[in-house]
Formats: sequence, C-alpha cells, structure tokens
Amino acid sequence: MASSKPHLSDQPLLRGHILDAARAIVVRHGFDALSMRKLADVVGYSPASLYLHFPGRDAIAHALGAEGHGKLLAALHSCDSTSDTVERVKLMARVYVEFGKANPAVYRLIYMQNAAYTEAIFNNAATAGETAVSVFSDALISLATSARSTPLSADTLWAALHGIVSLSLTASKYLSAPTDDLIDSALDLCLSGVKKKPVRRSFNARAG
Amino acid sequence: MASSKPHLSDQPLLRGHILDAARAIVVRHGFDALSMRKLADVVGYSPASLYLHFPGRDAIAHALGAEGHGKLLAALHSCDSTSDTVERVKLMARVYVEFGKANPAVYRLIYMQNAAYTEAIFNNAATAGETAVSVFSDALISLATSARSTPLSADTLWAALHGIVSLSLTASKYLSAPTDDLIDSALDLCLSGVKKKPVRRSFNARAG
DNA sequence: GTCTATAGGCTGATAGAC
DNA sequence: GTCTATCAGCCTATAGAC
Repeated sequence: MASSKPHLSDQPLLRGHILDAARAIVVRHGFDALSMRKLADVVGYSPASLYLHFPGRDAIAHALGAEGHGKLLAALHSCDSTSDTVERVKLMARVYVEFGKANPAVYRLIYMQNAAYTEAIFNNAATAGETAVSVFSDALISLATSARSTPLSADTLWAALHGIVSLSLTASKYLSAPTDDLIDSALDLCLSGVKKKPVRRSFNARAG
Repeated sequence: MASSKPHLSDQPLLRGHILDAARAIVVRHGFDALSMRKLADVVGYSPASLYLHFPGRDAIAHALGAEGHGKLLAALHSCDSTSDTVERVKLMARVYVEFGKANPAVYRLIYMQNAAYTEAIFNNAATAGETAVSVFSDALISLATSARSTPLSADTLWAALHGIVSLSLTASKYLSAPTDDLIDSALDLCLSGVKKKPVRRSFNARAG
C-alpha cells in the first residue's frame, strides 16, 4: 500500500487547511451546512480536489470531530496537575462543561449528531481509546483511593455533565439556573458521600 | 382570517394521516429522511397536496414534536396519582427516561435537533407552556412541602435525566452502567438531602 | 494535483389544469 | 382538493483534460 491510496497522509498542510475551513463552516452555519461545494469555495479549491485529500464528506466530519475530541481530552488532562483529588474532579467537571459551551458545534458533532459519528470519532487512533468518561473514571478512582472510599460512578458524573451541556445548547431558554450552579449542584450531590460537609443547595426550584 | 389560510384546521383527519406517515418515516429512517416527496409517497398523495394541509416541512416537524411532547407530559402526569411524594418523583424520573428510550426519534426531535424546533414545540398551544421541567418542579415542590424542606432544583434533576437519555441514544456503547442504575444513582443523589437513608452506590466506576 | 464538466441524484415549493 | 409538471436550486462523487 505505497501509492494506491493517495489521500491518507501525503500533504498534511493541505489537510490542515481543509479542516480549518470545515471547522469555520460548521462553527458558523452548523453541521448540516458542511458540503463539499461550500467547503471547496472557502478553501479555494474545486470540489473535486477535496477528494484527493479526503475520501469523502464523512471522513472530513470524522477528522473534525476527532480533532475536537483530542482537544477536549487535552483540556481534561490539564487538570491532572491539581493534586487535591476532590478539587481535581471539580475542576475537570467545570472544564468539561466549559469546553462544550465554548465549542458547541464540535460538542454536537462528538456527542449529539449520531451514534455512527460518535463511534468513529472515539475510535480515532490518536486518542487510543481514551474518552472523557475514562478520564473521569481515572480521576474518581484517584479520589476514592485518597479518601479510602468506594469509587463513584463515572457514568453518573458524565451523564450529569452531558445533560448540563446539551440542555444549555438546545434548551437554554428553559433552564432557569445558570450552568455554573448546575455544575456545583451536580458535584455537591456526586461528592456528598466523600466530603464531610453537608449538601449545599444554592438555588431553588423554579416557581411552578 | 376566515378562509385566506386553508391549512390550519380544515381536515383534521387528513392531517392525522399525514402525521402518522411522517412519524413512521422519522421513527424508521431518522429525521433527516423526512422529505415532502417521501412523505407524499407514504401517505399516497402528491407532494403538492401536502401543502394544502401544512404550510411546509418545518410545520410538519413541529406538529410531530408537539404531539410527542404532549405524550411525554401525559406520561409524566400519569404519576400524579402516586400519593407518596418521594415515590412520585422517582416514578416520574423513570417514566421520563423510559419515554426517551422508547421514542428515540421523537425525543431527539423535541430536545436534540435544534433550538428553534425545541422552542416551537414548547410554544405549542395545546400544552400551554407546560414542560417536563415544570412538571418536575411541581413534583419537587410537593416533595419539599411534605418533607418540610427546601425544594430541590428541578433543573438539576432534568439535566441529570436528559444526560442519561441522550447518552443512551448516542453513546450507549460507552456507558458501562445500565440506565436503570444511572437513574437510581441520580435519584439517590438528588434525594439524599430528603431521605434519611444513606447514599447507595450500587455499582462501581469502570476500570480504567 | 488541480481543473472543468457532468452524471445522477436529491430537495422545498409553486403554477396552473382539472 | 388533488393532480402533473416544473422551477430553481442543492448534493456527493467521478471522468478525463492538463
């Protein structure tokens, strides 16, 4: 397989230009607006030329999502330097939600577009099977070890945070609490079994 | 405005047939597959005829979502007859998640497609401004009243449940815990300030 | 490697016959 | 009220010239 498939790694610079343009389109006009024609317009090539660098539209979407997923994991790993295991989990949660709110188009592509994309993005070689939930899991195991307690469910934390992000992307008008309060609430609840301090309720339910 | 707009309420029977066909398409092939041509094929009319009953494709999607939203609210209200306020909230949570898993296409249309659809569906006259979060809020206020405590945040509960549903729709491969366990976990956490019984952790974090 | 040209589809929506 | 025919676009992807 020396030269039969030209579009895998030949011109990483052009690949980068194409992905930059694709990201700009998706961020500005949404994923449905990402077409080979519009992408060719923005990048300054003809539509046919794009097929020399990517096998098709799905591959571009996958690459875009994988790139974003890598950035999300890097952002989560930036919390690794926080030595207090409780604070590390809290910081990670805030970083996760902040990433989703700051990159709504990419977050949607990774987690909300469709299951096939999600799977393709997660199977990207660069991230080697690592996912947000596996990073959360590691942090919660560290927390449990240092607190000499049973590890909390990473899935529960992930689902709570994903709910906060995705509702803030599609139904923010119907959330009366700011997302920071929702994060605090979810964290206080999740960590109430670890920290000795009583559960904090910083805001009320909305009036009926 | 007596006869200038013919397609609002003239033939509810045909409207129903069209919506039935639209629901079938969306359930079987996804929302993106809902086109006026395919819909006309299924319903047995020409594409042009559909415009006599609906102003366009978006209106059909809105009607479909509003219908589903009404069913979701009705399902949640079926819990009103549970007199124990704690059990009522727990049952509502399970009913919410069950609805989403049983009606993935409709759930996506209501909460995950785009913010404009969500808003249009919530503004439907038939539901008069009621939403899932407002029903949760009422249930949590009842709970707080009977337990003589501060009301819990309905937004927090909604976000946790929405996270469970939406991850089970797009990333179920990456959830190691069954959704029932996630619901129990979210409920135990949310209600830990109310019930005296200690927080239950029925499953472990996934192994790194 | 990049182009033009095009095949072979799809789409929402409308005009006008009946 | 329903039809046929059509407008005016959009799309992915490929063939073949250069």
